Amino acid sequence: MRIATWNVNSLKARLPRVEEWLDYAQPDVLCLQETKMADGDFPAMAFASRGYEAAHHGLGRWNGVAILSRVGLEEVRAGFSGQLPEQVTEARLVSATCGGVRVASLYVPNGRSVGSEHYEAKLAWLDSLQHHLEEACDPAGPLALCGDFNIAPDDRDVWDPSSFQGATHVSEPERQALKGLLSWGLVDAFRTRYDQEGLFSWWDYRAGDFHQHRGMRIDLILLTRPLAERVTFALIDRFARKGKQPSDHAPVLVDVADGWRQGP
DNA sequence: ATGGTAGCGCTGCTA
Repeated sequence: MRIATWNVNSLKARLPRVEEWLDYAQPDVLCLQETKMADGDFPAMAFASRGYEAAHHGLGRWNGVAILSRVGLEEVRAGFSGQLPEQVTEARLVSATCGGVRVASLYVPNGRSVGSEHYEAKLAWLDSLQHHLEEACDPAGPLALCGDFNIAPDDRDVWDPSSFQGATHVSEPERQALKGLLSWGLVDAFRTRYDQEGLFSWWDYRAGDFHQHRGMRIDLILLTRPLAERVTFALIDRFARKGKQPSDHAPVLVDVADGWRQGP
C-alpha cells in the first residue's frame, strides 16, 4: 500500500498540481493539509473520477485536512477522540479506515514563536493528540499518522541548526512532544530508509529558499510497528515543489508491503 | 538587507 501526505497550501490553488501528482505517483491513500476551504467547496468529483473516495474536514479559509483513498474509506471521524463537534473549532485532524489501516491526516499548529500563546496552543494540541492515541488507538494495530507536524524531529532535519536557535519547530518541548508520540509506538517511516541530513519537505517561499536548499523536514508519516517493519520504499517528491504554482511543501510517500494483515 | 513570497480576499492575517 502506498501512503502519502502533502500540505498543499490551498487545495483550490493547488488542484491541478494535486490531480497531476495523483496521476503519476499513484498513491493508494493521500492525506492533505491546509486545504483552506469549507466542506461545501471540496472538489470531490476531481478525485472520484480518478477512483478516490474522500473525507474532508474544513471550516473555511484556514487549516482544513482531507484523506483520499482508493482502497476504501470507512469510519470517518473529525477531531480528537471524545471531542464533540461543537468543540472542534479548528480543522486539523481527520481520521478514516482505508484498506484496513487507520489513517489520520493532521495539521499541527505552527506555533509562530516560542513562548507565545500560539506556541502554548501548539503544545496543548500535541498533548491532545497524545491522549487521542492513548484512548482511541492501538500501537499493535495498523495505524498511519500522516501530516504536517510543524516539528523538525532532529537537527539533521533543518538546513542550518544554528540559525534556528530559539525558534519554533526545533525547540525541546516540541521535540519531546513528538518523542512522546513515538514512544507510544510509532516510527518515523522516512527514517527507516534514509539517515542523511539535508532531506527536506518544506521550504519557505521567500528569499529563494528552495533553490538555496534551505528547508526543513516537518511532514511526517508515523507508522505503528506492524506497518513500519514492512516499509519497502520512502520518498520526498522534490519535483512537486518545482514548476508552476507549487506548494511550499513537497509530498512525502511510503510503500508498505502486504503481510501485516496476518494476525495471530 | 531584521529582508523575502504565497494565499485569501479586500484588510491585514497566516505561514
